Amino acid sequence: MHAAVIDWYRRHARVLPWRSADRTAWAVMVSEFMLQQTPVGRVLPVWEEWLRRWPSPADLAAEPSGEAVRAWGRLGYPRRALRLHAAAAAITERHGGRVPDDEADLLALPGVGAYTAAAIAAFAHGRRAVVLDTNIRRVFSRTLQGQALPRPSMTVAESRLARALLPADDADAAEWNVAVMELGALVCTARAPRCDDCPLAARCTWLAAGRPAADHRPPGQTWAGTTRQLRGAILAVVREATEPVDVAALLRTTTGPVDGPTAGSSGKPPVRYRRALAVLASLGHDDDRVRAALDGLAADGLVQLEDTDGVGARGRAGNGVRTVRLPD
DNA sequence: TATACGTGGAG
DNA sequence: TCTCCAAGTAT
Repeated sequence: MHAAVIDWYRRHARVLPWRSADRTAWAVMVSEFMLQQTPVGRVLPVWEEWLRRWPSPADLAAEPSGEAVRAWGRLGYPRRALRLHAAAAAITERHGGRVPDDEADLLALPGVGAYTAAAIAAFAHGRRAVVLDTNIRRVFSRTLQGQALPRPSMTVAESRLARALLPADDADAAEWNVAVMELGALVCTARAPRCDDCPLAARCTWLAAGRPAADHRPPGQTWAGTTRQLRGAILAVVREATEPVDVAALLRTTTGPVDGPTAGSSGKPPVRYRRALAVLASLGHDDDRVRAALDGLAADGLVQLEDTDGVGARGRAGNGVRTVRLPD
């Protein structure tokens, strides 16, 4: 199994900048944060710009967290930007500016969970670590258990299995991890697996069984009308704005014509805000809901609310809060 | 353990 | 169109 997968990987692996020989541990760490729940294609340009601007953890830590949120752009889950910024600060303070190679140290960093800690140890430092992401879980689920998809939550058995399959040598283990992950990403995909091109086809339990359908259905995330959509729309406006956004004007967009908070001297909102403003207009008819979303964003540290005196508001949005902007 | 948390491309 | 889903983490 090892030989088949690693041989396939050496011939078919994508050329990705965070896999280049001259990459830094920081570059790998940034990629791991960005790749959480986000496709490679969308990460690429943001990652390039991020590393150009902040080549080391200390460079990022020296900036306001709001700059991280802005540079995160439209990657999604912007709290990751905040956590990466906080992790960079922790690395600068506690680890002399070097990305730790110890899994326990990595796990202690904001935004670093079991997967990311193992991935950084393995891919940035060549350490032997049990890397278990959705791709690897799916490959094991099919080839070894005959199941189309792994269970929604990780099981102890899975973790034990992955550890048992891990090559003893550090370098071999690191390559095995990335190879299985790549196989899951390119061939053993969730929707339409390309079993004809799979190096494990001859020994795949699931394929032998005739590719039975999954016995359970993933939760399925709703989107339209959710707080998440509202948060996204608000943040899209704030992220692009060069000035603090007036909250009253933001609320007006929920009932009136789309103008105000982002309107320039022309009186017309920039085209890139149109979509977000349309969302606000369609969803936000309840001002309390918009305020609640603002409070949530502020509680997460993604935005900063200010009152008339320009002092950061600790209370609820709406109690004298006038503007919203990215945090310092 | 179940939920919340963004975004946009693919089928 | 519309549903599914992508290198998860925190609570």
